[in-house]
Amino acid sequence: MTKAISEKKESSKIKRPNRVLIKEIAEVCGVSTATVSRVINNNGRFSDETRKKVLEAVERLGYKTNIVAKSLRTKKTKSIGIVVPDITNEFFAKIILTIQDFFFTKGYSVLVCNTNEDPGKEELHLKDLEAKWVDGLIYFFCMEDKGQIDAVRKKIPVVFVDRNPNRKVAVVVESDNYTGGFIATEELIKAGSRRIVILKHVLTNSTIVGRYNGYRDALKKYGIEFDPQLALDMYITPDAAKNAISNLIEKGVSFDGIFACTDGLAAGALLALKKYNIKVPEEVKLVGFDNVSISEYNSPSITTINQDKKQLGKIAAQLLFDMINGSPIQEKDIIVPVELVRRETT
Amino acid sequence: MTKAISEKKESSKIKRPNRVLIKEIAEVCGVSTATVSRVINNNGRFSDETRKKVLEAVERLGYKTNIVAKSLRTKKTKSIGIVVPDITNEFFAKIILTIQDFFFTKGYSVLVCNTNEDPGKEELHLKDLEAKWVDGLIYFFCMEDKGQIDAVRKKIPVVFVDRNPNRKVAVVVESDNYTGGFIATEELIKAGSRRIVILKHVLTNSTIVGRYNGYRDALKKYGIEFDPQLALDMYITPDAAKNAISNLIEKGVSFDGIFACTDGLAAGALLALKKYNIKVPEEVKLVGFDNVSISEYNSPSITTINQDKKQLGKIAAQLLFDMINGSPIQEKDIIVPVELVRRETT
DNA sequence: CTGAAAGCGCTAACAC
DNA sequence: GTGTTAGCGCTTTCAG
Repeated sequence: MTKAISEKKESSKIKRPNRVLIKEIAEVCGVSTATVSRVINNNGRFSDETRKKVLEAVERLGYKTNIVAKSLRTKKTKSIGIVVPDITNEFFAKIILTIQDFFFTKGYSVLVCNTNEDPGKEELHLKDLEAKWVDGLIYFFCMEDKGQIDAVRKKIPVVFVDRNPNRKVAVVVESDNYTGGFIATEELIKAGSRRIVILKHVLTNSTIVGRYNGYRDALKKYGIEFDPQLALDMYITPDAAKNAISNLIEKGVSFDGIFACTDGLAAGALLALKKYNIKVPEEVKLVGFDNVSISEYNSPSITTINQDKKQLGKIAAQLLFDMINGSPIQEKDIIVPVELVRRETT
Repeated sequence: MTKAISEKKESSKIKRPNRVLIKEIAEVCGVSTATVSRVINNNGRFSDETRKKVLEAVERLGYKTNIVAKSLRTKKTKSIGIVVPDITNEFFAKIILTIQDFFFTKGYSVLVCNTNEDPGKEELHLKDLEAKWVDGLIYFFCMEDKGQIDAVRKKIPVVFVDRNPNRKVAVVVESDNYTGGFIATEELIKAGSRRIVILKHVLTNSTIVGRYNGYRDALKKYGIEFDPQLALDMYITPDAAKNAISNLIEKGVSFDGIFACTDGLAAGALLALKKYNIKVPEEVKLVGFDNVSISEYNSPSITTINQDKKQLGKIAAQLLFDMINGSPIQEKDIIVPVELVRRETT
């Protein structure tokens, strides 16, 4: 009777199973737990015979090391955190994928934290990752720095990706946004544009500032005066871009080129242009930024600035890995080159 | 001298800081560690006075619970795993985002594992997540089931999302793929198509099978004979779809409608149609699936079947959360409705 | 209401 | 080469 009841209980609720412990396999092999630990971690000395014996038992009993216990002891969790504004943005997703793959091959797992550009969430995620003892942090910086960054950096190795927190001492990997903005604008100018709109994020992070400065300098180089009317700030959704461009048209502001700081923005702009039957690239030329699929598979396909997502991710991952494994931390600012991808809008 | 050297060492390498421990705040407050633990977890009895005292010290000294130690004791890690084929696919990313947000509010973190549809990787990730003691698992099932699924399910609560592993006993949340395939095809038929191509994934998971069956049944309903020539299998990249459609055109196979099992595939098909100057929707009509941005911001914008990403994620998260917190596990198959989003390609 | 003490599962000195 | 032992930092009986 009693047995039946307890069985029922068991089956109605998942229980952490009684996993096999290091102690048990030690008993089976007639050695100490220390020895077992040594062969499992291939750390220290042991005879070939014991190695075989232990490994066999591990296999046979299906032993799996309890990483939580191990972490408590070693102070390493074999996991890293990624703090990112928007995981559904293909640009971020691609970088995360590369980082994930890299660390997977090294035996690490990845905690992904989406901030949605919300400083409050960002800070909470940071705290949480710290409490969870991640070994390192990939940080798509977003909020204003009020000192929390240093607080984290002192405890955990961190690599900033994409966005530069503009601190003297930090390891950062970013695209050459300035050059990107410059060549995007230059492409428009060379294609004949003179009145060039720039569509940019209201949030002024380092990437936007870089692209904007490139735009300004390219105008200057070709002796084109900057018109503040043509600098449009918005949240980076295609719809926002569509509205902004529609507005401009309605107001009768003339323009013959658009530099969108994001491919999504470019796609939105295209929609507005189409709505007003403005021919692209004949009447208005357009260049985006990022080179994500929306620019490639659109119609017309959108000329854009390629960011090397793989490279960004790979470098950041390698850097963080090295830091985790004791390579001395020193300020570093890796700039990854960008390139123009010419398509049908210029 | 010695001091200077040791200082140098410290600064050149990040060290896990001596965080403040429960023991220290116990000493400061003149109570035992047990009591501190009780007030921190608001668990058990303690006087109002001690509560204030402890909380104040926690705040002042900046105490943070060491989750690793806590996990070892409680056997809960407050983290869940997500196993997913491709994080850069907007459809998956949106679902993950919702799940992440949900669990964030509950104090959980999320381990994201990308399998790239590779069964080997998938299995390794599964093992890793088990070793890391995740409290639960969201599983976009991909590999062939050879029994590993049950192995995991016995140890960890798991919710299957999007793809149905077709097991009797499982908790799964999926879109109504059959109806989606049906209404997509019906939309094409009602718009005048008779020779309807279907573009689908070579991998025959439950979502593809459902959509395909819907397609077949819609044809049947309207008395249209199925032509195997028009059923095209491929990997789900836009380029593959472009090639497949181009091929069909080159071979002179006639068709006047395309049901693409994915918006990405639809975008690729559009490219091929454009290349051969085939007018959409006049000569060929097109319907996609998923309703991700590539269909919305394309030109022409693509008619598609909306999958309710938010709902899928929300239901899955809630279900898993309930399971983690002891609600009895019982087979369940939640079908989330889909709907037609009519745009410019039909 | 509070304290003492055991112990989660593992690793790493330190002995031998 | 191997065993003994002392924790990692926390929660949770069990006493009082």
